[in-house]
Amino acid sequence: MSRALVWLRQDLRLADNPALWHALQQGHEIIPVFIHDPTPDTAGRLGAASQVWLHHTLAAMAQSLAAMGSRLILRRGEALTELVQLQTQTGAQALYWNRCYDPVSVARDTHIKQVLGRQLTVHSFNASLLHEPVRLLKADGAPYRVFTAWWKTLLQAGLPARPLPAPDRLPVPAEWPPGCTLAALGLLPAHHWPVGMMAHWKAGEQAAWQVLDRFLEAAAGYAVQRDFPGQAGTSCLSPYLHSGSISPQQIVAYCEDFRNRVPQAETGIAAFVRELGWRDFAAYLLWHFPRTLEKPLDTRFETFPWSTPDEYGASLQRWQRGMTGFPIVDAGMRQLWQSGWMHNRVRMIAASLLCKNLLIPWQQGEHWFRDTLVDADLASNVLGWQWVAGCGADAAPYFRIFNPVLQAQKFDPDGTYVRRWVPELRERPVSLLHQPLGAGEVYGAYPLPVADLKASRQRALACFARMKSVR
DNA sequence: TGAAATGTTGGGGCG
DNA sequence: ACGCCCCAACATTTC
Repeated sequence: MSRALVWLRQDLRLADNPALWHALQQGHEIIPVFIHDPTPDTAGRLGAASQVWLHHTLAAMAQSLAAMGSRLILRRGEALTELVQLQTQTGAQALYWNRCYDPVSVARDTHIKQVLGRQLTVHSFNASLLHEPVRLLKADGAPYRVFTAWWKTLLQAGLPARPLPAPDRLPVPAEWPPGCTLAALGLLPAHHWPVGMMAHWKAGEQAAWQVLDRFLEAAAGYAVQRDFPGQAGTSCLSPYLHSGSISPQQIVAYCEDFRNRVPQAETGIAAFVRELGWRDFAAYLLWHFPRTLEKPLDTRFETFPWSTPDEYGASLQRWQRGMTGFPIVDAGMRQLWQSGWMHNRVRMIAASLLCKNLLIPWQQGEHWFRDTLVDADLASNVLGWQWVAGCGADAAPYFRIFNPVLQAQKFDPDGTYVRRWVPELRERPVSLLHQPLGAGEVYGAYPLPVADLKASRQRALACFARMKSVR
């Protein structure tokens, strides 16, 4: 009987896994493999929180495979080297994987396909996007830069076919190749914050479906509720999507079934599916414009007068630690540090403060989020930050500057969210809760504001206006 | 997926 | 009764 390596990456699920499914259809014995490349400093490097998430997702995946009498072979090293070894050790004739779309993975996979293609047949599939980036182009052949136009075209092309079911059996090889333990992958850091972070989460394919079910119960109110960080109005599916514990195809199909049963959820579901669209759009843009990983899509921004590390050093640290003196921002930054996640509305407010009021380069915020977000998706993160900074696709206009006090009053009117994450301010009256402290006001060690909103806003507007007038 | 500045309108207090 | 002013409430423009 022939043998196939199924190289799992960001598709850690049994159901709707085309690589696994097609390997099975060919009648191969299946050897599921995960390879962790610990090489530091690659451009698409996983953040610390995402590594912890990956650790727990792998544990769940290994358990699911074990329950079917199979195994998950774990290896630590450079992907090509490990795959070559595995091929020798197993005599596999075929290699299956689901595609990744970030520039670093694309380069790696292209190379691997070239080299390994001489020894075995390589099959790859789309398992993480509603549509592959290469297909959707404007009439003139250029990639879209505006979400709505792109989304319209995607919807016309049609949403993907029904997802694949989970296999009901997995033929195993007579002998397994060697692998290492999960702990030996080294995904958990030495210090213990992940314990606190993971108290907020349960990883894995099964958990993903529980989260989706919970979300759908309240989906009818999604379009409105999602803007209020004090309420559990968002799906919280992003980390599961990132590890591939669930696929967007599965979510869309499941939502469609739900909408047919519960017609009043129509609006909420449509808004939610559109958000899934943004995730796809982010991958699309990064695929077509790989340089935007570190550089602004709008090239005018290459000369933008961001402040220098010498100037912003202390402010950046205060922002990271949730000590800016703007309660809604600090609540968000602390939620991020403690739980590995931040409500999307608050992400925008916190990001706006960094890029606009503090004039700190968006890359600094992007790096911090990438390192601390349990759902850190390279493409989505870069798109979001460039959107806020005003230099990305379909970007917020440069003059759109969030006022963290007004935003908080509007979206956290009763102060639930701020009080949850900024305990120093719990006793402060709601009427003042979202205001920065005035001189002489003392609430524990809560700091005075890191910037003057009015003056910093004026400064940002002047910088952006000047940039716009050049060229 | 803003906010602030500026403009307009209309009701009510008051001489 | 009338005009004037004030200003909230809303609309429009500008950054």
